[in-house]
Amino acid sequence: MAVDGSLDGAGVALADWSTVRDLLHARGLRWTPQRRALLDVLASTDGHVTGAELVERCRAIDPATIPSTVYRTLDVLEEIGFVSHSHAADGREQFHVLPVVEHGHLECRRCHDSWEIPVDEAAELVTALERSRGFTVDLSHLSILGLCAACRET
Amino acid sequence: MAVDGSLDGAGVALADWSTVRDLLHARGLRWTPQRRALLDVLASTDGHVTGAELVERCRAIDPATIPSTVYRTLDVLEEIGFVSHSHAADGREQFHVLPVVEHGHLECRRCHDSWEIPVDEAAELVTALERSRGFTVDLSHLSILGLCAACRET
DNA sequence: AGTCATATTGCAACGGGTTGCAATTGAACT
DNA sequence: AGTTCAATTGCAACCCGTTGCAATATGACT
Repeated sequence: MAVDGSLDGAGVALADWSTVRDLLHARGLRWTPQRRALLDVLASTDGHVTGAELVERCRAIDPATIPSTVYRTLDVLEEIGFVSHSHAADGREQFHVLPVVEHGHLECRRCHDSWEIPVDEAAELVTALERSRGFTVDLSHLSILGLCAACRET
Repeated sequence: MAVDGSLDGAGVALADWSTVRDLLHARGLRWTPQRRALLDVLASTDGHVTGAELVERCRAIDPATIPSTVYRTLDVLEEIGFVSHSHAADGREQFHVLPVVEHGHLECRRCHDSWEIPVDEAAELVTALERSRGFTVDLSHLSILGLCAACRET
């Protein structure tokens, strides 16, 4: 659900932002220098980034970067399926770039380390909620807090 | 008020805040008017409340209420197990009063309605993560975003 | 009742993120 | 190349929550 057909093979697409540009145009949205800066930053990102980090990295490209512009662009990019976000245990936003294998997040309350939950590991929960309630889980937004094995032992 | 009549399960301990007071004292912590005000508010709360709502309700009792005091008290109450918190889809904190049956949360991305996930419905996921990674899930902090049956149809 | 250590409060500044609105600008059309 | 209109930006104010620190007040002990 996160990644629709038009984004197939998008490892390429991301590096080459003209794909994003076309997607935006197709929706009557615009291609601006600010958006390009953010996409450059995203293209050189892997794993998870907080919103604040993205703002800072954009500022490295253009010191005049305005936070609200970055966050609004992130919203747009999420709508067209280019990034997804979840919330870390402290409530801060975490973004990451698609396409990537869809996954949820696991975070330790004590050591703050985090891990990814692959689709198959969450499958039971997802299908159970689907079946019992007709609820479709957004796995990439899922963030589970708890205690990791290492911290539990100490 | 905090201490009136009908005590059913969850009500008992909370309605009588002397229990909380004792728990605090047992840890060398103190009983203050500000904490009492918050406990009065919590005692008359059921279901979920945001931090901001709690601040506002405390202000109704004492207009001089300071947000940081409320949030710090909430931290303490969470440590002693009297409240738990999770994050709504927008990242805002949601508190709720214990004891209550432990549960996770389900929230619809579209209509923002939300539901509780009882322990047994999450059991498979919890035990799977426990077994495969030794990770202990904090169910009450869990908040799952997705699309509810009603919204999916439209 | 008075003393004292320290938990707690008030305050002010900050951090992350959002919103409303006027000014700017992308891009479609001519 | 110029016109036009809506999408986007910049800005400033705001919201929720956190943090550091000096001042205050709890409650244990005398």
